[in-house]
Amino acid sequence: MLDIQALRNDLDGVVAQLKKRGFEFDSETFSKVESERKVVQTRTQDLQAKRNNMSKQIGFAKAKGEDTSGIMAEVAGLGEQLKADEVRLFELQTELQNLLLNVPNLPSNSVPVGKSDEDNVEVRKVGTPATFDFEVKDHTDVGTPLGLDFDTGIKLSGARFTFMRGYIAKLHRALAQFMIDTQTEKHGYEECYTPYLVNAETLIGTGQLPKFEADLFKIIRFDDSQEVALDSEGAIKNNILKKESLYLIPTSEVTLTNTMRDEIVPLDSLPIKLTAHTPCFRSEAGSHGRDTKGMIRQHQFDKVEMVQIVHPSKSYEALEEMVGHAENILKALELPYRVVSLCTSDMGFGAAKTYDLEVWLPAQNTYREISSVSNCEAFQARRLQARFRNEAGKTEFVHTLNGSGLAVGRTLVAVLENYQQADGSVKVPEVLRPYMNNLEFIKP
RNA sequence: GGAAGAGUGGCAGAGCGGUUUAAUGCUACAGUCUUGAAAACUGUCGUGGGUGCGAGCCCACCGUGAGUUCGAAUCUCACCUCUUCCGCCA
Repeated sequence: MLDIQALRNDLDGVVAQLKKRGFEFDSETFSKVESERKVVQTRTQDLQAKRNNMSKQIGFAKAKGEDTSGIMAEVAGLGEQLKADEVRLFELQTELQNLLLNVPNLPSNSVPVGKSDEDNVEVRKVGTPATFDFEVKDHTDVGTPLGLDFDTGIKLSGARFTFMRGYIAKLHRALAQFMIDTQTEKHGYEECYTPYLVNAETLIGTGQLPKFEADLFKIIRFDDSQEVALDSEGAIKNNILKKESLYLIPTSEVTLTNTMRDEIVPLDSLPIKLTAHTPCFRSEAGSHGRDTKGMIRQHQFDKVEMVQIVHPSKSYEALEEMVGHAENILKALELPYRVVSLCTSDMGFGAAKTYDLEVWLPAQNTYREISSVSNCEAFQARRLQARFRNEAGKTEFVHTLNGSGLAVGRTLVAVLENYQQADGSVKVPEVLRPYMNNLEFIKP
């Protein structure tokens, strides 16, 4: 959420910043609602003060046994106007809130301005793609004989679900283990185990709701003391939905960052560094037709996530550090990659600045996203009311950062493609062998 | 899933329709005293918002949301969470 003070003080500047990322802010509606809010709020509070005062006088008078009918009549006259103002004020504040919840973060000044992913800027390229003296296969062709079982995934759940068997399943687990061990032991993150189902408030806190509900899987809960009833069109009747619905997390950024919700932490507890290995669930509405083959784009995938909660003056330092933490995984696995600074219109909703890590996929002859590391500055902290007590003892919003370290499924894809052998086997990367009974090759 | 009880400031805990500006204690911070520390004493000590150049003034918040009332921490209803017991289960 943007700082409403920034909108009040420098509306044009904010609008211009948002335009860079292709977002048209409705400043006309904002100004209209905001100016009415100001009038109504002031008037409401004046009336409340008057009422409080008179009610107190009634109390005094009654205690002394005096007649209160005169003043009671006077305060009764306030009632209707006050009620109307209170209702209107609530409406206006809700409207402003909804308006703000749907506005993305302001891009940092260091972010390249652009219109699409073609305007992203490559920062550095690390490692040299290997040359193969045989025809390279993509990960589906390499993986299928080794236990990557797309057919069973489709049978059980449908498109974009994968089943893994044998050494492929083990390699997948080894990757996740190696990643989380590295993040905890080498980079100082605290390992966490988190819920996979969360309530709406949690998702509002990190910015997935209210705008991106279509990208999420939602669990609807019924009050089982009532029969499930359908209306004439077969839809479930609203009145029997009593319990709060839950959502599957699209990333553990959600649960890790929300640990800070409604917290005020002491200065010396920063930075807070958390990591978790969880499945992630994405409905990916609108992605039909893209990456349909293989396991690049799945409804369910595993990810090791890094989250940092930092002092505002340290967040850009932390961003570079976290990119390094993600890079270290790729370096250890000896996978060629490049670092890209996303342009203004390619960044996610809550990000002020984002670096993507793209891994080399020889079959596609290109680099593909495998990690995304973002500084959200105070955007999430404002929604979360996540604060610390600063040097002067005042509360101040923290800055939040998150990044994948890494996406496990896509890393498996990269290993299968980059480590494939002419005979159809896959060489196990050195660092994973301790997790794989020192196995050197996965063979059909 | 069933039954009973409980949610008040950093913590403990009183208040159960109107002299409540939410008592009191503890912790914390500042000061006095002291060679220094402790003790004692004095003071400060929730969050968010509105308004004003500002000192300030004002509003809201006692788990959450509705309601009753001139007035709600206090009464009513719904929900959430926690505790204890029973049942079931990994």
